[in-house]
Amino acid sequence: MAAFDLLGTKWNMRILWELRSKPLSFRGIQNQCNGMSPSVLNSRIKQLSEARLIYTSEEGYQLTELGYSLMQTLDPLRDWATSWEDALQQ
Amino acid sequence: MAAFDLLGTKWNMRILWELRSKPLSFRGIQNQCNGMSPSVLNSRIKQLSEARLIYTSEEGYQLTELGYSLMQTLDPLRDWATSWEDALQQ
DNA sequence: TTCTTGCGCTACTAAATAAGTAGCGATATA
DNA sequence: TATATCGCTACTTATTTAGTAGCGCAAGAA
Repeated sequence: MAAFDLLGTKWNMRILWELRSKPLSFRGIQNQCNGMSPSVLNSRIKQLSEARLIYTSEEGYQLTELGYSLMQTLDPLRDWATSWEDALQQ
Repeated sequence: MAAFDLLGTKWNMRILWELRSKPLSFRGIQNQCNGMSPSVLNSRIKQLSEARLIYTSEEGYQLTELGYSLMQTLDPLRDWATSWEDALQQ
């Protein structure tokens, strides 16, 4: 699956995740993502744009329909992550 | 989410994916994953073992219950990936 | 016993990717 | 005009991944 290349690249999944609720500016994404370097963010934006998962709007970077649909399929991951973290702590 | 660190690291998601259907040996994983280097695979195995997503058995490396549950939550991703690839080709 | 074969895995170097920092040009606001 | 913030580029350093060789071990064949 080519999706592994995309999602397995550092920051990509995280960026999409942060754009779930609202559009963010370039520096807005940086702040959410613990100050990731602008050079990397820049290349991720290009990558995710070419993959048609995000686009540039007046309000900032934003998920496309495809991007939203991906986030929906990844939605159960949030619950899984918390139960996984619980399991690890025992 | 700490899950992003794990899944956003190259090969991790792919390895789990390959172990979905059957256990695989060290070199079995390498073959499935397009000959990934043994040094990287070795560190991934440690990482995924500590995360309690895989374990070592007689038949080879294998998913734990946690690992299976993750693969189940990621299952809709397969369908999404195909429709995404379709969308990209237009 | 010796020889071969395949295994998990280590050790090492080279290449690619990410982090970190400074700052430019454009736009908006005071 | 001065100040501030923005998206983004350019660069160096650090970390991660690729690539290759081969060790020690176990099992099977001769």
